[in-house]
Amino acid sequence: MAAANFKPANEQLALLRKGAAEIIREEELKEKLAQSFMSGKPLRVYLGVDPTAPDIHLGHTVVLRKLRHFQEMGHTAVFLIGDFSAMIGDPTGQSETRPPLTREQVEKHSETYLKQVFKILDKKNTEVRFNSEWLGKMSSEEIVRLCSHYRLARMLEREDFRSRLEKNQPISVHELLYPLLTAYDAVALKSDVELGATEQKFNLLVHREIQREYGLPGQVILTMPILVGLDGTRKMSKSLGNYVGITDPPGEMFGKIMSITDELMWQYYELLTDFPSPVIVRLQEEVKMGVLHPKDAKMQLAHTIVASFHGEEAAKKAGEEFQLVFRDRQAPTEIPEMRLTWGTRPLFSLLTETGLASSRSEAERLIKQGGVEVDGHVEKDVKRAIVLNPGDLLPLRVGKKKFLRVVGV
RNA sequence: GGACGGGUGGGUGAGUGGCUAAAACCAGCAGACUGUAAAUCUGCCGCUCCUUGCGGGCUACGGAGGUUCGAAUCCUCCCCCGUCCA
Repeated sequence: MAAANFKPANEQLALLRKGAAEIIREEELKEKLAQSFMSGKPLRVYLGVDPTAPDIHLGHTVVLRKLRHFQEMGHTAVFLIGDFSAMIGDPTGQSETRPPLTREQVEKHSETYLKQVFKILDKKNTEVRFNSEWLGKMSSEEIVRLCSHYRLARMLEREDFRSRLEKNQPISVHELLYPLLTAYDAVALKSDVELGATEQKFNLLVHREIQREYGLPGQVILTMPILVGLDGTRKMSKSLGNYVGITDPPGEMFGKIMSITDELMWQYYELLTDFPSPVIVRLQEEVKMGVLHPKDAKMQLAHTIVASFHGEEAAKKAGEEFQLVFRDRQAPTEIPEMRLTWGTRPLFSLLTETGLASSRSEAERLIKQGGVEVDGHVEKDVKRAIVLNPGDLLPLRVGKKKFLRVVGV
């Protein structure tokens, strides 16, 4: 169980506030912290996640890290997997109805989620729950009663519903149920605090209200900003391909972080590292004054993040490797290898066979545009015959970052 | 149940019989410049075949049929979405 040696409420609050977008309401949180400090009873803090995607990326970790902060202070972290609600689909931020997930998908995703969240949370002190535990057992009668606690007009206030209505896009009735059912989670868990991304604000507020309807003290809501993805504009998400997966290998993770814009780097510092805010501000000023090169600041960021998932050693190696490949324009020390039957083939089919190009047309395009290097030399002849003898090692490079060594067998 | 509007490439969205593999924009990819940053510039951006050419073939505009020398564009039926009325 959690340690009883809490820090004073004010100190806790200051740490918790870092990076937070909004706390509703801050006085209530302070009050709850103070009470728990007096009684030695930890707060129940929960984060509900729908296992809609098979992997966790940095975007998810923003809120997870906040949950860990609570955990580090001795509070009870509840990680709730929305295995039931995922099958309804959260309408938040959706411009159309989501295709519902199947039971199998949900179970598979839940499994990988659990494997991955403990890279951030402390497993021993985390209470893992599934909302099918109570939602799956609700009778129609209970559902009707739950629904009677909320008004349609209030439901339609939310931005995603309103804009869909305006644009004449469909809204299915079951989508209205989402915030209500997940509100029941908060009731079942008797939570003191719920965490979520800012886009979850509406849902979280419904949860708080419903808790009160069920005679519980309303939970405090702490929202975290949404992490902008690698493209610098849209939120980080797997489907947009602008994400850094937390299981990405160190080198890839490092490279992806280095590719973000300079402005975005400060947000990443704030939301993805434990650097205290004043330190981040100082770094920012140093860059502005020209004392610190933005690239070095970014290298440090990349290092810190990679180290938190893969360890100091791996992060250091990833950094060196990065310098080698992109500053010194050398081939990386470790190139993936692929075995290929020996023989003579035109260059374009070498690219499609190895998967470096997805189609012949693409292969031709890449070659003609000078994006293909064979054995260190740019090759622009599409049909250049490539001879591969058994035992040959042939280094290939496509674009700036794809390397492959073909081995003749 | 009725009346009306709509369904186009990864996205937005033009196109109402041939000049349309389908405008434009976004996203994406390659190259130049760099700090694999941003911005900018250049080119590409369905698949495939070869003699790599402003070349040939195939597939594509919700689905299935049809009219036509020729259809994303016209007709019929069906499916899906929305609006209004009940």
